[in-house]
Amino acid sequence: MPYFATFRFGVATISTSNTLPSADEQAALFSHVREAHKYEAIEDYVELIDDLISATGEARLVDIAHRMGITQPTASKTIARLQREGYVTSEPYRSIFLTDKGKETAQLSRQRHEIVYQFLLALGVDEDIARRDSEGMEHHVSDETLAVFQQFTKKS
Amino acid sequence: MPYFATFRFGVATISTSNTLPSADEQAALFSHVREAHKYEAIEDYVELIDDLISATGEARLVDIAHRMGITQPTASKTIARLQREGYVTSEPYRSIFLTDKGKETAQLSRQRHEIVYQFLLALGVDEDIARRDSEGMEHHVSDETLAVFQQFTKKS
DNA sequence: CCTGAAACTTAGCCTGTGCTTATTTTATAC
DNA sequence: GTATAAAATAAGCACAGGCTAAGTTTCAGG
Repeated sequence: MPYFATFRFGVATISTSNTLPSADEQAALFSHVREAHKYEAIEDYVELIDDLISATGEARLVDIAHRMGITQPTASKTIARLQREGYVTSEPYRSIFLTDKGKETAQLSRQRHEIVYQFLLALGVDEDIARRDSEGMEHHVSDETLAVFQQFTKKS
Repeated sequence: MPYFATFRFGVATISTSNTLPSADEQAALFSHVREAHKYEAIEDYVELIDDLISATGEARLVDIAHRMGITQPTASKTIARLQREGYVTSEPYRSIFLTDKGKETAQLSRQRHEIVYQFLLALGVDEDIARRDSEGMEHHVSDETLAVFQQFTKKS
């Protein structure tokens, strides 16, 4: 994003670096994105589990795996982590349930997702594209930007 | 995102699931996001390396690590991968250079980044927030949506 | 009610990306 | 020109999240 140029005249170096953020600021940016990454899987899983329970009455591993496009063992491992971290409960060989924490996360996540999706539609993006982009974007939109999105959607 | 309700009347199950995507469609969505994830690190690194070379004349590991907010060994490992995959070159204990492929990726990445950032500003998002959100969002905005963003920015 | 298929788990592998600690190389300052 | 500081590398650990192959449990149909 930054634009600048550097010229060397003998010993002197004159730099027109106008927008290069300070190292610490930039580091904070990247750290923030990495932090957000940690919650992506959690949010995607609980949102899906919530949908499955609403739609079919239960969240089975086989359906989670299929809808996530991964194998059952992989899904199983992540579900185990979600359980460790208090988002879901499940007995061996039984289907999966959301804890209160899980339900809350699912609801917040769905709201964000929906706001981003509706915003893209309001902007004029195709349904299919909006569905795809919102899936990736939702995790990186701050509350502030989300509010702006919502405002825009309402006005259009 | 989907909203629906399920009612059971004796044997029959009547579902109002109106927006639950098919399992395969949904799997494709998630696979797509996972695919995008693979390139995030690459894009962030080459964009940063390009900036550092422009700003300071060279891209040193210590500066990359510092600006990414990670330790040198971690940066070193990722740089090794970028080298393996043909984005950068470097001799042991020397600074890092972009290959043509790396330069191209950096340029495209910077363009996307800039478009998303300017779009958020045009929408009325604060500079700081726009800087933060665009860092995470840029990797998940399709070309189609990017075009819509650009159009919007131009018109405002 | 029992057998075969479906669902789930376990074990073990790989890669990416983070860390610390220790070593080696390069650069700098005197 | 050499000692010391800075930079880079190496080795080793952890965890997330992908996979396959193999074993166990549950479920459903005849």
